[in-house]
Amino acid sequence: MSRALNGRADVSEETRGRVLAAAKRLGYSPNQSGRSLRSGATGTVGFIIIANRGRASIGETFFMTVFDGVQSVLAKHGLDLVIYYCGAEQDPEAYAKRVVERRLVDGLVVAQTTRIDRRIDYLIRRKFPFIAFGRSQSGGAHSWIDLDFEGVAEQAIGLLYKQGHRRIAVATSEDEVNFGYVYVDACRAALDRRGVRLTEDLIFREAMSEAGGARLGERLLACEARPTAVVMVENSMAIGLYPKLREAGVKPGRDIAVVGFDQSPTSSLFLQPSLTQFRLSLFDLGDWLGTHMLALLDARRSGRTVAPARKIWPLELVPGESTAMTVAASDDQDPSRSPDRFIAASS
Amino acid sequence: MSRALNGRADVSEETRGRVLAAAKRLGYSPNQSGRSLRSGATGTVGFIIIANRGRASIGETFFMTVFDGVQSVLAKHGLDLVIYYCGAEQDPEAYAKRVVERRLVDGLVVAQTTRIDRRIDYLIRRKFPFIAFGRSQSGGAHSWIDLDFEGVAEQAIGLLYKQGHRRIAVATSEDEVNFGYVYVDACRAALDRRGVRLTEDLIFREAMSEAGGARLGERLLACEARPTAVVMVENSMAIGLYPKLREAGVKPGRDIAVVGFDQSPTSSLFLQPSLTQFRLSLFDLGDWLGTHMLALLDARRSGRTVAPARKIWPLELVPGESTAMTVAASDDQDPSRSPDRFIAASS
DNA sequence: TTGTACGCGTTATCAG
DNA sequence: CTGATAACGCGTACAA
Repeated sequence: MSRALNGRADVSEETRGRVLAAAKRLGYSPNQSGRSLRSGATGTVGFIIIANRGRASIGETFFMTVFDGVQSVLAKHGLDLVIYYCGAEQDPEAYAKRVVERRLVDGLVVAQTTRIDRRIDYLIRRKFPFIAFGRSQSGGAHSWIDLDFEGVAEQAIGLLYKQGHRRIAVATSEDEVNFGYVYVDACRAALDRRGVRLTEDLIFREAMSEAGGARLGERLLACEARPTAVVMVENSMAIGLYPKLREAGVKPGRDIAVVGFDQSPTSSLFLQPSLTQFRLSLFDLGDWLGTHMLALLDARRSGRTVAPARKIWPLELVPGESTAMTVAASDDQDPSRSPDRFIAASS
Repeated sequence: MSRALNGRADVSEETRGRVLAAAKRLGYSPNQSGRSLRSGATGTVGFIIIANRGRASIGETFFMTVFDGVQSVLAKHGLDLVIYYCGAEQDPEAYAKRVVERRLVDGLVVAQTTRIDRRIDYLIRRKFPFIAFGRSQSGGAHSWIDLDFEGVAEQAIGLLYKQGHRRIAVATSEDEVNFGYVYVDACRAALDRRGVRLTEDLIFREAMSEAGGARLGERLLACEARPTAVVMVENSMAIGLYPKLREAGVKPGRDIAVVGFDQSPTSSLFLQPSLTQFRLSLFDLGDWLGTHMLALLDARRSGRTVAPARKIWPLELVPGESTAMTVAASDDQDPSRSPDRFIAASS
C-alpha cells in the first residue's frame, strides 16, 4: 500500500515490487483529496493573476515565463503550480479568500499588487504562506519581490539627462496598481538628483494599453512646450504611441526620445525605430519565487519561522534607436521655473 | 452543520440562523478536500494551456478573455476554474494524465490541440469529461470547439481574388499544432473553388511569432516572382512582417496585400497601415465552453450520456488598409500551370 | 517486516 | 426537525 508506493524504508524489496506491479496493472493513482485530507496539505501552490488590472498585456510572455520558472522549482519537490485567474467582474479580495479558506493550496503568489491591497492584509492576518509579486503600502512584514523600478528610472533618466534632455515626460498607469506610483516616484528622485523638477504637467496617467499609449501620443503632441523625451512604465503604451507620432511626422529618436520598460509584449521588440527598453530574466524571477515559496512551506511544516524576503529584481538597459538623439541642454527653457533650489539640493 | 450551511430544506429557520452565526463567528469555511473526498467531485474545472506551443502570444488577451467567459458561467454554479500551465519542458500528455488521475478536477478543457494529440486519446479512453479547444485527427467522438478557419480562408481568399490577386502566399505554423494544417487546407479549397491552385512554393511555414513573421518577410522579398498577397494564420507574424517590408520599401496595401487572422495580440490593431483581420467574441466562446462543460458534468453526475458537441466558431472580416490595393488579374501569369482543370471543376 | 485500525473533514442517511 | 454515525481514500501509528 502507501508505504511501498511512497518509498518508505520499512518494506521489503519483494513486497514493494508486487505492490508497484499491482498498482500499475490496475492503473492506480492516489486520490489527491484523500491525501490532502490526511496530510493537511494539498501539494499545490496557487498563483493569482487578475484580469486587465494593471498591464493590458497581462499573461503574454510576461507571466507565462514566470510560471515556467516557478514550476521548474516546484516540480522537483512534487508540488503543482496552478493559476487562479481572477476575472474582471470578481473582487480580488473575495477571490483570494475563497482560495485560502477552502484550503485549495498550501501557498500563494499574488501578482499585480495595488497600492492598498486588501489581499495582503488578509493573508498576513491569516498567517498564510504567500509572496506578493509587487510592492504595496499594505501589510507589514511579508515576503515580496518586485522589479527594480528605481534602477530603471535611474538608468532611463540618466541616459536622457546625459543627452541633454531636461523636459522629460513620465507616462504611468491611471489605475491603482502600485508600481505606477513607484515608478513616478523613482523618476522624480532620479530627476531631483540632477537638479530637475518633475512637475505635475509632465506626468501622464493613462491606461497601460495600446489605446492608452495612443492617448498619450495625442496629449504629447498637443503640448504647448512639448517634452523632448518620454519614459513609460509599460510597453503596450509604446505600441500605441508610435503610430500617433508617425501620423504627426514625429520620429522617435529624432524628434522625441522614447524609453520603454521591459521587453513585453514581445511585439515591442519589433517597433521601428527600435525602442530603448530593459531586459530581465523572467524565468529566473520565477525560479526565485519557487525557491522562496519552498522555504516558506518548509518553515510552516516544521513550525519554524522564516524571515520575510524582500527582493528587488534587476533590469538591464538595452539602448535602441528611439534614444539616438541629443538635444541642447538648456536648464532655463522655462523661465518660470527656478532650478537653483534643486541644484543646491543635489550638491 | 452542513445542512444549515448548504441550505437544505429540512432545517428550521432558527437553527439555521444559529449555525450561520456560529460559522461566521468562528470563521468557518468548509475544507474542500473533505468535501471532495465525500462527494467524489472537486467542484473544479481545469483549463490546460501549453507554453509556447503553437502561437507565441499565448495567453495574452486571447486566452484571458476566454477564461473570463468560462468563469462567468461556472461561477453561477459554484464551480471554480483553474488554469494548468504545462511548461515548455513538460510532456503535455503526462501533464494531463497527472491532473486527471489525481482527480484534481471534474472536467478539463485542453487547448492547442496538435494534429495527433495523445491527450485526446487518453481522455477518451479514460472516459473523462473534457472539451478540446481545437480540432485534431486524434480520438473519435468527443466534444470540441474550434475557430472557423474555413470561413476565414473563404473570406480572405474571396476578398483577394476579387481584387485581382492570383498569386497568394499562405503563411502557416511550422509546428504540429492542428490549425496550421486546417488553415492551409481551407485556403487551398477556397482557391480551388476559384480555379487557382495553391502550389507548395506558396506555402510558408514559420514559427507563429514576430520572429517567424520577420523570416516570412525575408522569404517573400527574396521570391523571384513575389506573391501579390499573403494571408497568415496568426497575427504575431504580421507584427514581425511589417518592419521587414517597410525596410524594403514595400508597403502593405500598396505593394502587397496582407491579411491577418484574429485580433490578438492587441498590438496588431495598431499596425500601420491597418491590418485586414478578423473579429470574434472570445468571451462568448468561453461562455460556450463553460455551458457545454456544465452539460458534460451534469450528464456524468446523473449517469446520462450527452452527445459530443462540435462547434465551429465564426469570425467576421474587418477590412483594413493592408488590402486596399487591386491588381490586374492575369490567370496566365505562370504559363507552366494550367488552370483549366480547376475552372472546369468549379463550374 | 507486515497487517490493521484510526482519523483527517465532509455530507448523506438513519434513527430519534 | 435534529442529533448521531458511517464512509469517502489516504497515511501513520501501533500491534503483531
